[in-house]
Amino acid sequence: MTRILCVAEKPSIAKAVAGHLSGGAIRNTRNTGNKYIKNYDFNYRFPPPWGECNVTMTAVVGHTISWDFVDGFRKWKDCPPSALFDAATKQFVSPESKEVAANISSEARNAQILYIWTDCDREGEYIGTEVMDLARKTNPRIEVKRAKFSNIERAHILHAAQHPGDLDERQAAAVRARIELDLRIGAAFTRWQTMLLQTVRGLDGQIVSYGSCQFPTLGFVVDRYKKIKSFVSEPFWSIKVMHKRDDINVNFSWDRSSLFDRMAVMIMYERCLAAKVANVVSVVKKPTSKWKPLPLTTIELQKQGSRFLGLSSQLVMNIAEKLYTQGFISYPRTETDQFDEGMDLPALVGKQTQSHAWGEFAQGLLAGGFSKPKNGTHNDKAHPPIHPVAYVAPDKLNADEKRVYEFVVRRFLACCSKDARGETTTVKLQYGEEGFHTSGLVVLERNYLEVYVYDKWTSSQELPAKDLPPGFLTEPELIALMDANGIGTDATMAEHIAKIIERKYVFARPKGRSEFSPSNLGIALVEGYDNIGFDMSLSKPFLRKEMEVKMKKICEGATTCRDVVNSSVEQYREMFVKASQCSDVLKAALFHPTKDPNGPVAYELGGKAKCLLATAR
DNA sequence: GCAAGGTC
Repeated sequence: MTRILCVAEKPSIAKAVAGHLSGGAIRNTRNTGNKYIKNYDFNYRFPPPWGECNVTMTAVVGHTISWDFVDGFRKWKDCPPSALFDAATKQFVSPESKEVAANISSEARNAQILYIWTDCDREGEYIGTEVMDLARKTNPRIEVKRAKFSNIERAHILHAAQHPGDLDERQAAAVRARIELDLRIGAAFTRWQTMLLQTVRGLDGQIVSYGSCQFPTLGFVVDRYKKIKSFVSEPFWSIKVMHKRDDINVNFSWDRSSLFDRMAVMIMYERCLAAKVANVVSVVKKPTSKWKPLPLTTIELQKQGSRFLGLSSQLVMNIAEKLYTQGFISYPRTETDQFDEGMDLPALVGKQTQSHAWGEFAQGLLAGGFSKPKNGTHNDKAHPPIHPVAYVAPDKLNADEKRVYEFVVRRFLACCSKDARGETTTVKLQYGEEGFHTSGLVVLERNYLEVYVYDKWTSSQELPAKDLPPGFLTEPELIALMDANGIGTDATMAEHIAKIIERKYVFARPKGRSEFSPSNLGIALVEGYDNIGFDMSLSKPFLRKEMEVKMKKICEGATTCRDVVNSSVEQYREMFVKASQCSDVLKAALFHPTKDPNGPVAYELGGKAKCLLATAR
């Protein structure tokens, strides 16, 4: 009987696929040297010419192979940093992955066919080549096939098993180019910067790293700082009308909002007062609704975790990962904001009915309140939106875990309920020659708001329309900027943010939701490189975008890994040479007699609106 | 002592 070795990217996929292919008849489950990985033995009938096969299904745990420079370039004093652009590199099984690699090599020894079941994305294609190389160490002639699948639904998995494809060498080559370039450029600039700035007061021994993701992330924070700093406040004037009835103060906003000319506003104000009475011109009532949220993606979880739970995106992800491995929530790394048609959502709602906090709401959904979740526009075809898969009693979780789990559950229940409904009333006033307006909201049906306690729905407070400085960059804003500019992946964005805090480039302002302000060091690095005058600054997202474009070209066959690496190395080598020639610029940006490089930068915030108050009768 | 990516 033909022996086939199947390998997935992670243990959870191996388990699910083995379950489907074996039809529940797994002959043997064997432990491996890695505590997360099991080998599942069973029989399965593959298409001809293989037929009935003796199958072993196993997994790796992401990447198994590490990259580094060869001896003579690895230590910082071995060579000048510029030598890293051409230094030979080596690939090896990382010490943490020894057991994983050994399992693949030994299981491949007696197999005729290696069937790769890694995720169907670029990174998965590359990980597939890692697995192939490991298998060929013990079995050079093993035939390699690849399963094409985008979810782990039973029929879909069986179809993938019946239609073997091939590894996409181009996608793997694109990833290989990215790995090599990130290593060479990151290591060269990091060593150079660190050694250059080591002499600057207050930076002894501190690493000053450069990376294609961490630098643009820093750039976003510094960008906001500059917008705040360059903001010039100018006093402006407005008229506010207030009417008190039944002990409720109603504020009316001026139709002109505000003007910079104090004298003109004074005259208009006097005219209002002269008119003595303000007349109601119109009262318009309009039904309105507040939409329930979309199904939860990783990026949304990180943004809202920071906004509502006061937890850093990295902590939220670590907790979500733990809740996932314990089987409480679904896979937390997903771009998908659409639930699959086939999913039994009421069954998942049913698991939450035993909760003291939201059980009653869940019961209400099952008793007629259920409404199909809205579909977003993203689908990674690999994972469903994040949702609870089991009920967990609160005493099984610590305080932070409880909050993240609660958020995932409440978000899910909100998705399965109805939009909130209400009615707005807009009142227009004529006061002399000036017009004023206000609007109020009456919530008629709270629906999803009952369970999604993070959303508030009140009449929107009208703010002065202009002349307010921007605030600090918040973590949700930073994540949104990274997402929009392709900096990092949903799984790594939180790490890049944590990295620039660790490097003391930025500070997280601890109170409430996290906001970021740059340090003097962070500003100096961005300004220093900006002043050197590159075509594309290292602190901007364009270089990373360019890398993405080149990777796509490799995938299309328009260029090769080697050509991309060579041309990009030349591009960065030129920037490196220029930076070395201008090292004084970088040092000057950092060296300031009164500024602590690791200290926070001082902000000066702009002025406030001034109001004249008139009272309506 | 360095990057970014995968996953636990």
